[in-house]
Amino acid sequence: MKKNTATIHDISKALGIDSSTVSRALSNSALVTAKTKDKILKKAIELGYQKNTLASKLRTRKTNTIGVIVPRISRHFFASVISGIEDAAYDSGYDVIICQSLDNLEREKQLIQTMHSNRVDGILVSVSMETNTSDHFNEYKKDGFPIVFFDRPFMLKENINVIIDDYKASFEATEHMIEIGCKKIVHLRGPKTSELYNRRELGYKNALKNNGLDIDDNYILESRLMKEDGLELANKIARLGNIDGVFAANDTVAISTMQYLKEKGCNIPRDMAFVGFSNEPISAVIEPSLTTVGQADVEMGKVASLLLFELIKNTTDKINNQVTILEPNLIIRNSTSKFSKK
Amino acid sequence: MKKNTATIHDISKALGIDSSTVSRALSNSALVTAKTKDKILKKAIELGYQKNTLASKLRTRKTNTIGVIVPRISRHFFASVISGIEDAAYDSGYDVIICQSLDNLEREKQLIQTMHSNRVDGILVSVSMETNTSDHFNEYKKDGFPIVFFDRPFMLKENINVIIDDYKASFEATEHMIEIGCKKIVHLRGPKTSELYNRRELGYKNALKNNGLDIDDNYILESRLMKEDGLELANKIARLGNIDGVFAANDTVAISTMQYLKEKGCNIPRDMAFVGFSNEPISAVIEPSLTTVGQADVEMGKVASLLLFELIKNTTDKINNQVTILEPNLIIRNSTSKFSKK
DNA sequence: CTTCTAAATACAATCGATTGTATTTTTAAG
DNA sequence: CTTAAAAATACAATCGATTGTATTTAGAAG
Repeated sequence: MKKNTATIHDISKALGIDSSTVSRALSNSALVTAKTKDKILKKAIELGYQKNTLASKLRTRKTNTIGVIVPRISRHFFASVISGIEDAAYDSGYDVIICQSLDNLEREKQLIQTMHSNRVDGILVSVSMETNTSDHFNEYKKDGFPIVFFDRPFMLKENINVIIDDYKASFEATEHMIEIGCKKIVHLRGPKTSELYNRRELGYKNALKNNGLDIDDNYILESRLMKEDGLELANKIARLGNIDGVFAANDTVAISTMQYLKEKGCNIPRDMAFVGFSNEPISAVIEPSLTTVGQADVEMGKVASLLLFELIKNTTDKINNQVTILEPNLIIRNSTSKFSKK
Repeated sequence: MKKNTATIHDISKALGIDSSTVSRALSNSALVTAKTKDKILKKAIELGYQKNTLASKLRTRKTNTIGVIVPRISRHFFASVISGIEDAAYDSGYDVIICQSLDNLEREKQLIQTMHSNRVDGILVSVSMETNTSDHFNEYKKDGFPIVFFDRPFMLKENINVIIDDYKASFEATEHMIEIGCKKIVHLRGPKTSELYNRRELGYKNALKNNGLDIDDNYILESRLMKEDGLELANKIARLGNIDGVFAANDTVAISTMQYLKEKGCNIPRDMAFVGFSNEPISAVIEPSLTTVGQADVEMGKVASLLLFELIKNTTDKINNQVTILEPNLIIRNSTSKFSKK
């Protein structure tokens, strides 16, 4: 049933005009008379001609397409970054291919290989949580394949990164909790393999130190920051006793943990203040609404894209090893309204 | 800086073996000796060979890629459908290209054209809210380009659709509200251009009729079902007076409207019961948690994919005009716990 | 050591668009 | 009306992999 779409050769034959002229006419080249252009365009429409982009890409060695790999497209932060990327790409005439690694290293490898094999002009990556080596990227990078990393800082010394200032964000979030009167603040961090969470922890620790509070490693709880981790974390927090604040490295685990603590009879924010990270939409709607860190998402997508486009255009790699740091902003909501209501 | 990736011809030259043999060796054809295969494979690795998929696709006229167009990838329902699609595609050896129309018709047109131009083997579409004509699909369908529609019923008589039983879902949701004692139920519906919302409205109306309640067209409020519509809808509902139940055609607007009504001092569910549609994750977490309709999301992705694969394999269009209807399930939460708590 | 068959490899065309160069046509100048 | 220059079009190679067919090589049989 599938008919073959018309090609420039069909138009060429139908009109007795060489296919090279047809090609030039369709790309509106100045080398073709307006009159012949007209004939060709009419026939193209008549035959339902649709350019075979594959052939074009093969010949020109340019796909005008960039690839994006994120852990999960459904996460609001990534969806927003993607909006920023799509906007920038649209303005520059690039197509965008979106894929999710589901935080799985094997899948990430597979995706890069597929994208490279499809000869995208470059890729934007927020690495998976399991990614702790850059071998699978270097393989392509050494041939000059343009890659820009965003969100999750990755091998800062060797790559181009666009990130937010996680340290500063954590510092300010923690300091905010201290200001409203928290004395014993637990930090829920992510896997040690991720530099990101190391930075967030450092911000937390330094804020404590700067404000004369003790750092207790028992107050730092590690998990994969998934919804499912909430119960265990809530139990651990309850067992610690006297905790009056929780600073989580993402909203998902903050909300989940908060729910379980509420079920245990803990009143938030009166007994315990809560701060998350990422500004998931759900954070604004839950009870109490969650104080969290906004991550300049759309902007991050735009900035990362522009860097990638530069990299694609450039034949040298002079813009390598560049880290662009965007400003986070603390969004204060009811989960830290503890004393301000007094 | 960008080096060209090695091709089969580079391997061919390096070994003095014809490129056709190299090609066959790399695809592990039985026509090549194990010994030569070995030499070729070694050299391929040495040169960092990566198949140029574009060339392969062009030659074979097969891309092993399907396209997916959804309104928004960040919507939980679509993200789940996509999971189902990716699983099915992985099992069948297809790659998946995901795009979002942002509920914009022009963008939708653009995306189909780009995908077709890239010669994907077929596409899965949940049409945008603005889409009320099928012209831009028919253009491709008449050439036998495989398209399967899902989620939003679209020209059922002419196309292949995978949908849930919206009528039944609405009917059951409304009946559930009547059972718990609601007498004056408002329905928040989406644009008239979408058949989907017509069906949901019909389910609502018939449930009222079947239970001896009056149908009042003033109780049916139309909007784009966005978060931003919540305020106006809440005002309208307040003005109507005596409303004791709201059945919304999606969760987003249900939640937003509910928030505004709460701010006006309305106690939910005591004064007014609420039911949404789609089972967005946020619905489980808000206060009160929202009763809603689960839409067999992952399953829908799988079923739609399998149909598309069939369509791609088939040379006839005997499976055309087929509607697959999946079962919805009502998820009862606190927003309708009105009288059950008595 | 031939001769025939089967297995392995080489040749060459192809997918559809692009582009440098050659050829033809048009236009303008003499 | 001729001729040179400029403009328009045609020719042909190319991008990289695939595949039908032709050719060569190897192995077996006589």
